[in-house]
Amino acid sequence: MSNGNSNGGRLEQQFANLGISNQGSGRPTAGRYVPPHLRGHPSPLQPRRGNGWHQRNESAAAAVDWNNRRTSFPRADTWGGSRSEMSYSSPQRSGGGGWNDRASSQSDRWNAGYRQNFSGGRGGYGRGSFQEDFSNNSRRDDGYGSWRDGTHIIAQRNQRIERDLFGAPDDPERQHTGINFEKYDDIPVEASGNNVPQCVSQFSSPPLDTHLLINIELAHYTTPTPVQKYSIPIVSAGRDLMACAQTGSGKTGGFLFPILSELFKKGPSPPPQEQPGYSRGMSRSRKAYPAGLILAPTRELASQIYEEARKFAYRSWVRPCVVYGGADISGQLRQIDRGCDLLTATPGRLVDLIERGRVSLSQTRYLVLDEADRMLDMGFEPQIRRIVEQEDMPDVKSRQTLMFSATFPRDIQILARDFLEDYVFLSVGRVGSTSENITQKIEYVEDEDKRSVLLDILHSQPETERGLTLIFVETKRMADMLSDFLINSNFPATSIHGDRSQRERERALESFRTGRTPIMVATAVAARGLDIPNVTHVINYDLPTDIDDYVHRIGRTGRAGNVGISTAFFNRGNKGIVRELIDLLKEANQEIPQWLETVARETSGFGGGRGRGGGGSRGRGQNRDYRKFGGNNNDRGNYGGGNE
DNA sequence: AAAAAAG
Repeated sequence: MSNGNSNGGRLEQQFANLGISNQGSGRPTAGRYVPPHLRGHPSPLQPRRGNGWHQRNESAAAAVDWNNRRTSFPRADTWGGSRSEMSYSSPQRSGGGGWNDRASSQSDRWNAGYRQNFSGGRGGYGRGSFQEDFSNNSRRDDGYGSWRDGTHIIAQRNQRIERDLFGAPDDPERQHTGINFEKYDDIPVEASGNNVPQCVSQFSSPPLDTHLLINIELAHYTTPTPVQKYSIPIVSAGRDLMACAQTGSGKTGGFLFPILSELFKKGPSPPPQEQPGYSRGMSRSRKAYPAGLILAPTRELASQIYEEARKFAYRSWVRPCVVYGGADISGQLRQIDRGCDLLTATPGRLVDLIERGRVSLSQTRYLVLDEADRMLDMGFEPQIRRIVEQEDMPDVKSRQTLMFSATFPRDIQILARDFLEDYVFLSVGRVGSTSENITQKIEYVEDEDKRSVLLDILHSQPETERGLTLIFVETKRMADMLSDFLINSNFPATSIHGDRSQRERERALESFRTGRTPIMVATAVAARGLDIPNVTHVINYDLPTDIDDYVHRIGRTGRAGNVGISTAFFNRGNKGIVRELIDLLKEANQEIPQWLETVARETSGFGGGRGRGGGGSRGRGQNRDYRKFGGNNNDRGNYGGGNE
């Protein structure tokens, strides 16, 4: 998520994952589903054989998860497993080149660069405590250090792990540093609250821990993004934070950097002496006491945050961990047993683990809600309340709570007060709207014309530009139908939605990311937070009913200062958001079609009371600190500290 | 009305 410099690392990780699966760790993997974060860890990189898709299909037949059982729409009857990936890829391959070029040459470059790097400079930072740490211990070198007698013991560097986490230094795919980066300085930032800490302008040792700086450098992050410039001192000062930042602006780093830095400096808190869970005998099942907890609304986003956390926790005592549903729980339990200091989770699976007595939140000093407005809306709020208020998590005064999102409706801000204490509100980017990096087009298309218009658009896209196109629809059923349609029209498409198995979801996402299927049809599951480099076009085949969803969706493109295009199909069925859509387009300096204004005039007056927040305070008041702008709310005293 | 998230 952060600057976009991270792209290379993730790509590399994916290539590692694509290798033959049963090598390296010695674990038998026969057809068993292994979630991405447990895959390919110690295994040395193997050059990819072929294009990889047939290996995948060998194991594709298995694993119908509960999502599939629940569905009233049995995909299995119409087409099985990953046929979508198969059906186009044969013709493409026979044509030579196709979608796989990039991937294979990429992995070669990576190998070359890697060797070069380590034969040359062996720049031993850190204290290299490999012996003390691991030699008396059967634990293998997993890249983590320890905390002993009040001292942070940094683990020795490890080439294999660095390659896995950060990729090769001269890999062009990761040299995003500086692309449109200076533009960040022009982005207005508004901070409000009591005694807002002064922002920082670079990554430097006070306030950040020196070891974190080393990892930041390894990841080739050079300058903090605006949200990071503020979140770092705010979190370091022990304050709570509600951060509203444009998508792709480095929010993940915004919370990972200061939290990891503080954890590096302060060390773990001693686990409670007496453990009730201990009564189960001498079994290996320990209870985990994460010092930090990050909650996210989708599994893929949780996985993505975890991958970032791994980079910045490298060689430190902090062991990141991730748990989410739809994946084998025993693997996650094993991972927790190996250490769980910074836990990223989706709510359901976390509750499950708490009920099993395997996770306790009693030592959790940092709580992050990513995509916080989503996490506090009707679907998630009860689960969040349960985790935060009804388990053993320290109360709001004894922990720090950080919330991040690109959108923060006023009523959600009010709800969020329950979880925050004297927080700083941060608003980054064009207030209340999307960035100008994205060119937004609205086209009037009746439902029955959508398919042919979509084909026109796809045909007109220059094939030489290997950009990715992400198409949003409203229903899972439509996602299936549309991706089938595209495949039958000879477009390399895949789809992602909640009724596909987790393995299918991950395969689809990877296939999209690597460009093998540069078209992906998605439901809301892919709308938020996912950082997919090189998405050049987002198409809202169906517009959402909530304007915030639209903001998040188009935010999948134009990330990290790059530009992107968004096209939306609008018809009378979407008039519910026409007013807010026009406001949004205005704020982002976009062209507004005449007919759209006409629809707005026709619509005004009737049915306008729809949506949260009721009468009109939404839209304009959106994404600003409601304590300052929310109207007759003076109960919090005077907030002035607006810095620019 | 739909999507997401536990099994």
